[in-house]
Amino acid sequence: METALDALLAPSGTGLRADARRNVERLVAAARAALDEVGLDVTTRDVARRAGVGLGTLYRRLPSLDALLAAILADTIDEMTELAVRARGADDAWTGFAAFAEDFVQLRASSCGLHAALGGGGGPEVEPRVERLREAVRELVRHVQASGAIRPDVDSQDVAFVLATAIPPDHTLGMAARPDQWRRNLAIVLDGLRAQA
Amino acid sequence: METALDALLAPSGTGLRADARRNVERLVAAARAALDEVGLDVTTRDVARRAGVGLGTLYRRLPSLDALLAAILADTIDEMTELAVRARGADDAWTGFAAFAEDFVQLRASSCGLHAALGGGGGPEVEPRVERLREAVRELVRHVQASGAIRPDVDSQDVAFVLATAIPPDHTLGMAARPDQWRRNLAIVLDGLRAQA
Amino acid sequence: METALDALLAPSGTGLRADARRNVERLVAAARAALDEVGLDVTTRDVARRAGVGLGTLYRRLPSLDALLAAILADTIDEMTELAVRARGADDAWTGFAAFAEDFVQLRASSCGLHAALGGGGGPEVEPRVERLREAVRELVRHVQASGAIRPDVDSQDVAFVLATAIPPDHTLGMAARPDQWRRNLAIVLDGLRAQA
Amino acid sequence: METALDALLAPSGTGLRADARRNVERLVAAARAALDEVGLDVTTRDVARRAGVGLGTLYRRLPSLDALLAAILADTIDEMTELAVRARGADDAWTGFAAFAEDFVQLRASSCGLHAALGGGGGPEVEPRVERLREAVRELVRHVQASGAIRPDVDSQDVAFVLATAIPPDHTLGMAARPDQWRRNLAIVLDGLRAQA
DNA sequence: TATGAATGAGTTTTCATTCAT
DNA sequence: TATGAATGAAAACTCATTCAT
Repeated sequence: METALDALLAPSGTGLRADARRNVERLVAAARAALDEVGLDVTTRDVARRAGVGLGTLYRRLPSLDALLAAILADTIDEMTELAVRARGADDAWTGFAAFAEDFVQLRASSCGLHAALGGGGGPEVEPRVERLREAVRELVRHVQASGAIRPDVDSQDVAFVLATAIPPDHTLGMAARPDQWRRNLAIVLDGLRAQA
Repeated sequence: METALDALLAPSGTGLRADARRNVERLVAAARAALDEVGLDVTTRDVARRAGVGLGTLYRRLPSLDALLAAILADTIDEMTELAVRARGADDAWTGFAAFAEDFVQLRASSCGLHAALGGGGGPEVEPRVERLREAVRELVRHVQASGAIRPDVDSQDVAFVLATAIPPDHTLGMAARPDQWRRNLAIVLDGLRAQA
Repeated sequence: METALDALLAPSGTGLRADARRNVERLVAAARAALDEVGLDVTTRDVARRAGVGLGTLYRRLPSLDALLAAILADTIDEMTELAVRARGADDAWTGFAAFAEDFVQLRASSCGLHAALGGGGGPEVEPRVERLREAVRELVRHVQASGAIRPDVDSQDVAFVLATAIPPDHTLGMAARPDQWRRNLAIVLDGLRAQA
Repeated sequence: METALDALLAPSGTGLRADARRNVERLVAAARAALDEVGLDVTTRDVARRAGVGLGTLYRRLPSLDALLAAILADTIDEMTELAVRARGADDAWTGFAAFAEDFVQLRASSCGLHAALGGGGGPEVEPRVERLREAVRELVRHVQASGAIRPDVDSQDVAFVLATAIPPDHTLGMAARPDQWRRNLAIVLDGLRAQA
């Protein structure tokens, strides 16, 4: 499947010289890192500096920084959708669901930018992808619930909202998150979702 | 107890004309709403527009928008601390804890701005208050755990991070949150925190 | 002669109540003081505060603060002109000239605002008055020179420029001006202007 | 000696592109002109317009307009100090002093901005330099007075204040200064300072 | 009438985007 | 082609002036 990034970079991506291709890759990596660390209000200068290229190079390869961020978010959402679809094929329904939840979190689902994108502020690029993800999560939850592993009194929307907030921030109440804080958080949430044995 | 907002507005708040008082109240309400919806990087123009006043009015009453936001956040944090302290006095430890969690969520604990403030971006006004809240939550969790109501394998930091993320956004995956979505979310999380019967 | 201030205040000055008249006088005095201490960029709020009245009162009595400052400057210039004219009637030409120079300085001729006004930035209100002052100074210098008291190699323009800069600032090179610094300054300048005995 | 301007522009001044260097020079020249004509409260927009560059260019090269103005004033003051020190080495004390006075004036000592800076409104950058200048002038005057060339009844403070005001404005009383007006002014003042032969 | 609250144009500064080198 | 210099729209904040109380 063509990714949003492919589509974004296609115009200049066909017969790209080696150094040019390297610059594009650096820019994408720098934008991902900046998105995680700084959030959506990262500056173009910051991304260019992280990539080790000039501002002009950024604009030669990309229509705008916002377009790049949107493409990154879009692809992350597509990846989540793919995970949700695959999770339905797991031998054990609950194990598959729990693995999906872990992957979802590891995709840094609640990174500042993605959180906003999932919440509806993603623009025309991400909107349809969010819808596909919603349907995939809905199907997954139906599937797992049919197996009796998820409490019957929660629905796919509950699961979506619980997962949407399941990733802890780096700091809260002045405490730094442990490296495995997200896993501890998720364990609690999954325990709350699981049907009583 | 004098609140941070009282302290901020005190200089001009004593013998205020009716229209002036109304504008101050509108500004505070507008800033609260903007904090929830937009977060800490809301603009002065946005707050003034929401309040239905001019830019100058905002600055007549307030040293700066940041000062107002900090005062609002500080008071919200103080309120949370107060709730945590009171929760320890409940007859049933778990009931008291669950009530605290509900109140915490209803204070819109995960509003964009408060989220950042609790995460450490609150400035000198809120920092010490965050510490007091952390201690109050720690004490509350110790108390509830001593009663055996919370799973023994979670600690106060886990609780803090779980609560910090317990409030669902207005929208996710293109779905609007139901009016009671926060309560449904919380029920799942609390179930995950509660010790097995 | 009707002064610029009279003209400015005439519309509201006819049948003014005692308290209203007192407020006008206070405003004029406050503006004079502020002009001396702060200069032309004094604020309306400052003048109103010094006068002990509200901002509304200032605007009820005056078209604008700038108009008041211009009127004050205009009257000061007129007063200088009057002094120059009278100086020509002195028994001793040099004594009359020196006395004029002292009065000129004591009118705080180089106060920030007046300096600018004399230099040409005074607007349509002061321009013609500056011309009258120039002619009066020119006549005075011709008169004194005819008596042989002023060096023959200086002309009225030289005198004007020397006097325009003859008033020392409050501070220079980190030193505070003595109370009689202006008199010491002037003595040196006058010595330079006087014909050798 | 490294000047304050060098220090200010050093970070970006080393390997500057031709157009960038030209813009920096234009900005410095524009700021100098604006300081002379308008004074310390010149606007960034005015300086940028005079330099023929955009607002952003000003901020790319400079931390702030105030920093540039302070550096310009600081360097001018340092130059004056240097002149005062050198003047003490002249063969003839009075000739050296008169030459210093001419140079002092040619440095546009009474330009609106420098006037304010010497008067104490220069900020932390210029304050210590003003003190050095004061000491240099004091030493120079002592030296010249020891030679008997300056009237014994004036002291270094008198000289400072006289020189501080010795430069005529471009216009006064509606008359434009002649090109050599400053020299005519200074001649009168020096005559007033010189001891009788 | 007197007050000072409200307004918004203007100022400093930042940053996405374009363009000369 | 890559660079970073230049631009100007946008944001916080001030202050002259108007207007409700």
